[in-house]
Amino acid sequence: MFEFDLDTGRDAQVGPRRGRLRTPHGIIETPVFMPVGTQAAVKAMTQEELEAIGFPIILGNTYHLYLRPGQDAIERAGGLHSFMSWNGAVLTDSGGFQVFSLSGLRQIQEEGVRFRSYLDGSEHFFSPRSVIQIQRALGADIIMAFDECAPYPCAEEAVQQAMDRTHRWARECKDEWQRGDTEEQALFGIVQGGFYRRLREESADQIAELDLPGIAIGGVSVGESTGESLSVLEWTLPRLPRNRPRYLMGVGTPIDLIEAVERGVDMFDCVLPTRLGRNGSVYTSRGRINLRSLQFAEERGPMDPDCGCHACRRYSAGYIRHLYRCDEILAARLATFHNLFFYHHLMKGIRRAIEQGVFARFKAQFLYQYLVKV
RNA sequence: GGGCAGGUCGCCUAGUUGGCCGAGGGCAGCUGACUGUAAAUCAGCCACGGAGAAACGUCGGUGGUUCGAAUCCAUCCCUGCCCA
Repeated sequence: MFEFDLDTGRDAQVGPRRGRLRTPHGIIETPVFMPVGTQAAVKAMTQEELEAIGFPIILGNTYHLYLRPGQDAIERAGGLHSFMSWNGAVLTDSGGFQVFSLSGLRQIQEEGVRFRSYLDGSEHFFSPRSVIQIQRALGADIIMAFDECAPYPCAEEAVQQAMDRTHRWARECKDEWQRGDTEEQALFGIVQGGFYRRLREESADQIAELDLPGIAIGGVSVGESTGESLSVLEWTLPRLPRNRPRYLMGVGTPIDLIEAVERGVDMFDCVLPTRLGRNGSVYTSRGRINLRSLQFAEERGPMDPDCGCHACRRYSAGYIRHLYRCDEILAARLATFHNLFFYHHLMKGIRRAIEQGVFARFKAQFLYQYLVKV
């Protein structure tokens, strides 16, 4: 049920790859961007809107859905797809990122992580096995191993500890995963190792050795520079099996995506398009703009003159700026829709460019317009 | 005409046993940040003059009391309510 095919005739070990991922809920053309729907909702979007844009897969989050409504409730509702009425594929993150983002509310132990709920203060323990069990109940097509995402910056010794623990946890996750239906759900391992070459290489080797259906690169987008995250890719990707999808977690900006695809990444997720949309920023072919800015008050044209999304076809930037100033929900909705459309459109362009063997030219053209704002 | 309550930096408001107040808070406004979502959030700026830091003047006006006034006194102006 779960397969990954790469277009043949190209050296796909390094360099941009064009492929497709078969899941129980549809085929995903790669490279792909997956919107983040932490609490079984991509913030400000309806499932119809996500379908209209064309996303084949979205994310959910184990930690958040465990806290509310709980995996049992979702299981009783027939699983995440049925619960949220999403016919496409779903990938659930394991809660490993919450080890990083909720660092003030948790305690790491060898056996797992003790979290204090930000909702009501109650205590909860997550182990590699329990995280897989929760994800089994949620029923996502792709589930993630429980990992420890180290902060940035972080001393090598501490990163190594987190990485070693991530490897041990990955083996436990695999073991627990194999007790379920491995055809219905694909488990991805996660490479860690911070920004140390030696650790990243070791982690890539260790995770690759588990021979899981997919491999993610975690521990990036934690505050480091773009150069540092690209280094991680260059150390890691050449050591990963060619025939497994590579998922760069939490990345990124449009430029990040292009740079990562160029180095051989197949899958991405990031909150930027949705969060920025809610906070007043939108992506355009000529760079990112802050819609709340006075300069758009009288703008009669669309947010992005080169965009064909519903929001840009119908509403002016000046109108949407007005909606932001009035705190109208519609502002967040239109901007989020636009940003997601922008990302989806970007990925389509990337895929076509790879198919036609013109990725380098595509990149140059995109960057020129995006950065120079011609 | 009489009585009462008030006039604070765009708006609302704190401050009235005088010094810690050129003055706090909220809103509005401007700018920026956001990368496996505790985020429709957060941060900075925000009276005027001045290029601007400092200094300086300005809390309805004017004049007093005082070492010192948004705070006390006098007077004028204005606003709201009540009585004629």
